Amino acid sequence: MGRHREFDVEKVLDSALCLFWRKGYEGTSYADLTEAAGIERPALYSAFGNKEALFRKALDRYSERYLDYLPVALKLPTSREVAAHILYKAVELNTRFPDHTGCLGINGAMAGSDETEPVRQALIDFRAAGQAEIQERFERAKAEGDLPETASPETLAAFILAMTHGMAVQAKAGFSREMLNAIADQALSTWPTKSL
Amino acid sequence: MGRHREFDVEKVLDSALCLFWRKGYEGTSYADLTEAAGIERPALYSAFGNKEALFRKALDRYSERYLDYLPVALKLPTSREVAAHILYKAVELNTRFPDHTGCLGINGAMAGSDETEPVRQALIDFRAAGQAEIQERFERAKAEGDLPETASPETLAAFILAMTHGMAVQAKAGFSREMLNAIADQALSTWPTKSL
DNA sequence: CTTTTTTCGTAATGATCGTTACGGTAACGA
DNA sequence: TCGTTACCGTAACGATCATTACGAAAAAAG
Repeated sequence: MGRHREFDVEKVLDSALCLFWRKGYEGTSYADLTEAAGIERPALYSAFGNKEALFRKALDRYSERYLDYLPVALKLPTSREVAAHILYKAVELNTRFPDHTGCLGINGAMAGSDETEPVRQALIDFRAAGQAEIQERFERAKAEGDLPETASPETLAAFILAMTHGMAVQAKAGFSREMLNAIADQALSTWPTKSL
Repeated sequence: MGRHREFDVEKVLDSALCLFWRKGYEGTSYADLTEAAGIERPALYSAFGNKEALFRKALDRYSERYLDYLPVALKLPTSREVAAHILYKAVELNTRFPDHTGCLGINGAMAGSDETEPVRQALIDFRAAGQAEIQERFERAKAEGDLPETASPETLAAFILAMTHGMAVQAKAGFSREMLNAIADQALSTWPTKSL
């Protein structure tokens, strides 16, 4: 019962996501958020809670809507295909939107005041979870003989994500998709193969 | 003539550098700066100008004091040694100080409010200048026959810096020096060589 | 229609942001 | 010693920060 919401919650969350993506957590103000969403401050609070809760919901949405290539990658048959899919899809995502390039997981909060520490830690955990999934996939690849015995799944997973992070930094700096793809090519050229 | 300064300008600049390194430009307040430096606000303004000018001076100092391994690397005889020196020294720097890990060029301002845009752009230019130096060195290597004709100096330079940026992100997330060195190993594992 | 419940916008909260008058103080030149 | 010059800390500036009372408005329930 009671009055209905007059705005689309998902649309508002999308507008917040775009802002956090472009300006980061600390750099995005409620003035920005309300202007982009077209609603007033209290409506944001009642719908999402405070700023940190809103950011976490935006991060969830980011994961679902834009990082859906990760579960797809993990199902590919070889570790090399997994790595390639992640790298090239990351490049595509980092350069898809000219007004918010790079990656929310990086832009969101690399460094900030002490009050933003929980958000920074949330992004660290978020990235670590992704890395763990990739590492497990590479452990399976090793067990299946797809990766040599000398390969370290942990190192390879960290290497792949280091590449995506580095390219996210460069995408935010304005690097072209072509250049980033060439960088991804170079990264993949180091991929270990099972010696016959 | 007139009264002398009662504080050491370089020490104060160092304390500011450490703060910017850890909290970034936007995340560092004058309350932080004055507390760390042990001087009052107007003293900071009279000695360095406003916050942006102070950050730029801190960035200069960072370059001189901590990025001195770059000119050293560029003088090494082979492109592979250049790349290896940059990667391993970057890892060392990113993990040298437990209370401000990572890289000022990354932590300083990945994303932020519109007012911080000049600082963000300054860091982009700063990183681009370093990449250009490395690219020139690799072009020389190609001319000398140290790199194959198929190699792209631009791509290789961008790749090396993407690696350092990605590892800086991971260092800020708490990665160990050993893990980062293993990642650097992987990056170097297929450095292009002149086919004989 | 009346009551209840929820959302709405207005407008304010205290805190903190970067920046700066201003008066007191110390060291130089004359 | 006196006047000039520059630095010092105190204390404030207006602006913006995230957050929230509060009352009007609207829709469901009775």
